[in-house]
Amino acid sequence: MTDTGIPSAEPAPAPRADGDAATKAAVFTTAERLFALKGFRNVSVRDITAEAGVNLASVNYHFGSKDALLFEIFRRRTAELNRERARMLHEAEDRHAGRPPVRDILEALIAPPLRWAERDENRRISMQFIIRARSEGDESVRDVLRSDVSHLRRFADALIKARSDLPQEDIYWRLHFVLGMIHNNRFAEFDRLHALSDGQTRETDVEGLLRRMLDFAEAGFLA
Amino acid sequence: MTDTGIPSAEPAPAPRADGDAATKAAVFTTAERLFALKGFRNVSVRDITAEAGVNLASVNYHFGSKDALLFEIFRRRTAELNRERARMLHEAEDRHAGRPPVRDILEALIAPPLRWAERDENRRISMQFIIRARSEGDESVRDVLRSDVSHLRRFADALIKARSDLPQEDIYWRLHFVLGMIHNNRFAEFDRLHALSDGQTRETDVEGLLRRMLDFAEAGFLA
DNA sequence: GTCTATAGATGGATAGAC
DNA sequence: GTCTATCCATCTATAGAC
Repeated sequence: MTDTGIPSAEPAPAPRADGDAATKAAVFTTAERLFALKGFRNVSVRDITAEAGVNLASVNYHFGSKDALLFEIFRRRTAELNRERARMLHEAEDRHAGRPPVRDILEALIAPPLRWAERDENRRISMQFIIRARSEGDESVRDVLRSDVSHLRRFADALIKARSDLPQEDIYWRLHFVLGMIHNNRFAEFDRLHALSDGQTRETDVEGLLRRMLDFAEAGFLA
Repeated sequence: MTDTGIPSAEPAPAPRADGDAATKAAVFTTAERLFALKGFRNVSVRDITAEAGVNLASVNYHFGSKDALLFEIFRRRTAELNRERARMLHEAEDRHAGRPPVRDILEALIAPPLRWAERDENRRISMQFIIRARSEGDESVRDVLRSDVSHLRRFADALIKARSDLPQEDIYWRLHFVLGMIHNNRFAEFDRLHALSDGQTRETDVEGLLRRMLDFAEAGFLA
């Protein structure tokens, strides 16, 4: 599969006017947004193509099927996210002679998904899409999650080195807890929290939220 | 809506052979299980009635619609769960003259859903159902979640009293983190963790998991 | 109350013209 | 590559016989 005009990680979407690439990109981003907002099974191919302003047949032409479309979006976004996390972890290891402290490891895990919510609306949507697809996806998505384990292994290993006094089992569980904290950052949960706190919590303060999450998770890891 | 044979919280399912109540109960429990395992939109009324061994029309006859069925299951299960949590919080307040420490409050929040996973297979399914419905439910489910906020308020207030030195905003965020830890306890996430830890993590050790979660969350709250 | 039969709507996918 | 028209499967819900 060669590169087409689908908006990739860093640069702005290529403004080429090729019919082909433009159509594929429109399907991709529209589907991502609708899946993120409504859920996979609540969005039809007709919804996607109508809102993208492209032909009904283009989903099957460009992606093969609706399932394959979900899979391709998920694979691309998780790859982008994992790349940012791996880069931050690598930098932390460079800064600390291969043994970064717990907080720096956790920051490499937590900061990328949070900052996606801050950078622009597209990235916010991408993050919500990933969270939703994680729990709603079918077998092919679960396959990606399994390979995602190899990506998490680097974080688990770094944490095991940083807390070599603890049983590994404890490290794994605490990593599981942190991932739960991260994946709970859905729009609906923010709304609920907002209602509970009577407006005192503002998730738009991303650096503040990052600091709070790191304070909480670091304390849990040092316990 | 009068009480029918649907298995409620504590007692075993009533073994009555009434056609009516038995049919409604079979639809209820079968739907709960299938929704929990496959997701709401991935299960049809035909799937439910076929597996329950009842007539296709019984879902609409007894519950009105598929949506209403989901709603009724969700409302009942969340009410049961909230009742157990409220009871434990009340007991903790009695033990500590109205000002229980953080750990006791968190235990009232965390222990019920974890122990549901331990007691029997039906309760495990119910807990998975609740977690799934929380993220896949439609507007009516979100309504229940909103009223659920009033149930969480008691926990937020207790935590604010226990940590009156902290800004309330911090308390709310930390409560949000703990809820994320709880809701991440899905079958798929356990599988993933199991793969990552090469079998070192066993979620069947519920009291061990409860202790780990409390250690982690308490440390985060005392930070 | 139970069941069959079917209405009525919507979905994914594709054939075939251009 | 694009688009229209359409096939065919599937679904929820209900009418009506028993």
